[in-house]
Amino acid sequence: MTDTQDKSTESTIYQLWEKQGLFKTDPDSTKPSYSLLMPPPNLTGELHLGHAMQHAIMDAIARFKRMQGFDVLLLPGVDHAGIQFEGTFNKLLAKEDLSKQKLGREEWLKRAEVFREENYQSFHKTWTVFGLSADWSKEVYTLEPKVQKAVFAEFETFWEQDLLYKGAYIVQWCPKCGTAIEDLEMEYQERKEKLYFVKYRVIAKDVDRHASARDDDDDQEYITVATARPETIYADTGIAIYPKHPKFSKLVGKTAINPLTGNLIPIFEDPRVDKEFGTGALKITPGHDLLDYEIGKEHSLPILHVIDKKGRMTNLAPLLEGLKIDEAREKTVQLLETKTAIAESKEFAHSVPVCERCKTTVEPLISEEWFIKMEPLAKKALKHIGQIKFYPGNYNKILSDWLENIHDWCISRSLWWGIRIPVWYCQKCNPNHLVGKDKDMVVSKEEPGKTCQSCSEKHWVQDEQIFDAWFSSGMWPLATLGWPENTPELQRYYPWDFELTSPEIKFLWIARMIMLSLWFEDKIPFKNMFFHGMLRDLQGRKFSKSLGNGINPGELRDQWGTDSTRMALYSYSVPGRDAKASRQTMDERCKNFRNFGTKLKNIYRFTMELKPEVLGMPTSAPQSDVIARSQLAEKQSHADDKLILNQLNNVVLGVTKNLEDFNLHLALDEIYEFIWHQLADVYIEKSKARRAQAQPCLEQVLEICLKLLHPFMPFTTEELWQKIPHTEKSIMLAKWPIAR
RNA sequence: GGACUUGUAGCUCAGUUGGUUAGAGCGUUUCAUUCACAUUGAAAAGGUCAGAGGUUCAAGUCCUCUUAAGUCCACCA
Repeated sequence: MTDTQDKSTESTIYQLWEKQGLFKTDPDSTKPSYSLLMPPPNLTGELHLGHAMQHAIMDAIARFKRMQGFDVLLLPGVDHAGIQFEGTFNKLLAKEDLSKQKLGREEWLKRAEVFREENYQSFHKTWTVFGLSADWSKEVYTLEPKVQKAVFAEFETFWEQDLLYKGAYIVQWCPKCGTAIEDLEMEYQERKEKLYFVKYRVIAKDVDRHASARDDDDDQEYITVATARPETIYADTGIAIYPKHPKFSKLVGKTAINPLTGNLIPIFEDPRVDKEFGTGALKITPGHDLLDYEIGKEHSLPILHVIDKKGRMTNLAPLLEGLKIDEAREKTVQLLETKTAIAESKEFAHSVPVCERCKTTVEPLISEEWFIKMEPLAKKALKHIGQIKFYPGNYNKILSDWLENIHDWCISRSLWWGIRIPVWYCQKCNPNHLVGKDKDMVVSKEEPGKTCQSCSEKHWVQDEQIFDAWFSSGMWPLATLGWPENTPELQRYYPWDFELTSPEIKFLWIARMIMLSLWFEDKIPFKNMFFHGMLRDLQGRKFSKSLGNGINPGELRDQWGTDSTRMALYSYSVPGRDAKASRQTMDERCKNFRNFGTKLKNIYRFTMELKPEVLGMPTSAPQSDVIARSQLAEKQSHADDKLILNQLNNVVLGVTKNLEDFNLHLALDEIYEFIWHQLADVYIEKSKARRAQAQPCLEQVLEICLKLLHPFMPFTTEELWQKIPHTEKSIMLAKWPIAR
């Protein structure tokens, strides 16, 4: 059979399943429910090998549970992926010489929607092509009204519970993305940079600055600080030394002169200054450093800004205004040198935070943002996290440790692609968009119909910012089921039985889902949480576009077929284990399972197409349940039959157990070994001598094998199922075999 | 600095609660072939299970230490 025929067979089979509604839930039945929540892929780029593995695992479990007699909900969805989508899309726009600014919010959103739709179509195709048996009628998208409604309820509840606050705080800012980001969205790059030792002149606190400004005085005192960022000196508002500094402690209470601005800045002690680093004195720049911000706050230092949100110098540095940071740094050093303020400089290595998405250096700066107080949520999560079964188990500890150490969550982003913050301000009475319970603002999804309480007029403007995408995807377990309404789906399918994801987003997503779900619905979001390993290249690096080391799952499928590709992926699906893969190792495994598929087809051919003519086609229904099988075993007295049925019985036991425990790789090993080496190599070979007698047993074993394999190889097993005597229209409707 | 994970055949990886001669796939070598299947079959070579110590009748598996690699968290003036 040629590849094209294979593919058209697969697509015919997929359509057959869909047409018969086999992916749909059966909520009115008396069956127990089993729910699986697909991690929604980001709507950027194409699906990669990791996605293919996730989908393959989810689908196998869904199919297994259906055959076991559960009413299965496998709910698919996609994520709008705020910052990532916006970055990707803006890059595309730049190629057409367009930008957000040029287009304006409305037109930009229109075009973004078109781009979204294109990505979505490509996603959907890949999904169906891999045989995913999801209930497409229940598909959810994180920007659709259903989710928006849940997110609004989420925000409103937090507001009412006094867990929300908005204000100017120091945040990690990505100048390129133009938004605040979280610690979790940053990574670090090792860089060799220069560490400058800068001298600040010290004067007595009460001495008139003018009087002390004579620089020809030899008795001048200096305090030297080490900095890698001399350009921020403009915004220095203090100098801190560690307590009881042998050299500098006598300067405490005195005043230093900022060498660039001439501002007078206090010198004081603070225990957070590292004794070992530099001179033991730290320049304090509350506007551009997290620690400095904290120290500055305690010592009531003013906050100055010398770097703006575009990563350029402000007019606080008049000579450098508008310059980028690297240029400004160079110029600042020159300026300081002319003032002989640099005592020395040396190379040193440190890691610099960059934006995980665009690799731009992150600038800590002050910005108006929204935050949630997370402590009560984390505490509640910690109380109940033990009810979730993690695969592998140590993720309970990893997540708990993080929850123990929770920080407030900055949920606002200065982007356009996402759910806009549902807060309206009276333009007239509240032009600065301040937030307070009784101020001139309203929490509302739509433009408020009522008038402002202060001015009795209607001049509402909505908050410009949107929510962090994790603020909505954190609600995924609830929003997908129609929360905040108490829907029948919510009652039936929540908590989810199974969830899986990559360990990369354990805090960003999984921890958030646990906290939010417990907070709003008082129940854990999922009973089983499966973390698959990361697929990496042979050098152990992540797959990435920039490295060009990615493996396209579609190409594997085109070459080896869907079932073979799925099987290859299962062999890498051990929970929590990273694995190294290349196109070659994937090809090797795919080839192996393609051969296995061929073996299976040949077993079918031998059994059904080349059966001895003396045997008529069986008229009775296939016997696959436990009673029929044991009857058969008794009736057939031949030792070979007994042996193979016993072996098969053990395989049924093992495969079932391993699937229950989500050990897909072990389940596969077992069934592979049985079919190839026990059934084909031994039993079938021996049966040739007594073919007619062995026929019923052969048919029986084949049928059970198809069922056992169906979760893993849905297409091949369906194709063969249709060719053997069967009562159920599809193997998807067949009952999972039960061991004696 | 803190936590976690890994080190098993040439390569990529399995090995559930400790139980005979340590497994798979690919690769390598030899032989077979009118057979359901060359997308095959039979066989072979290849491992001090990172190292050391301990517990045990018994350790790849449990404990301690050493070592190497990786991941995550915190910090990086």
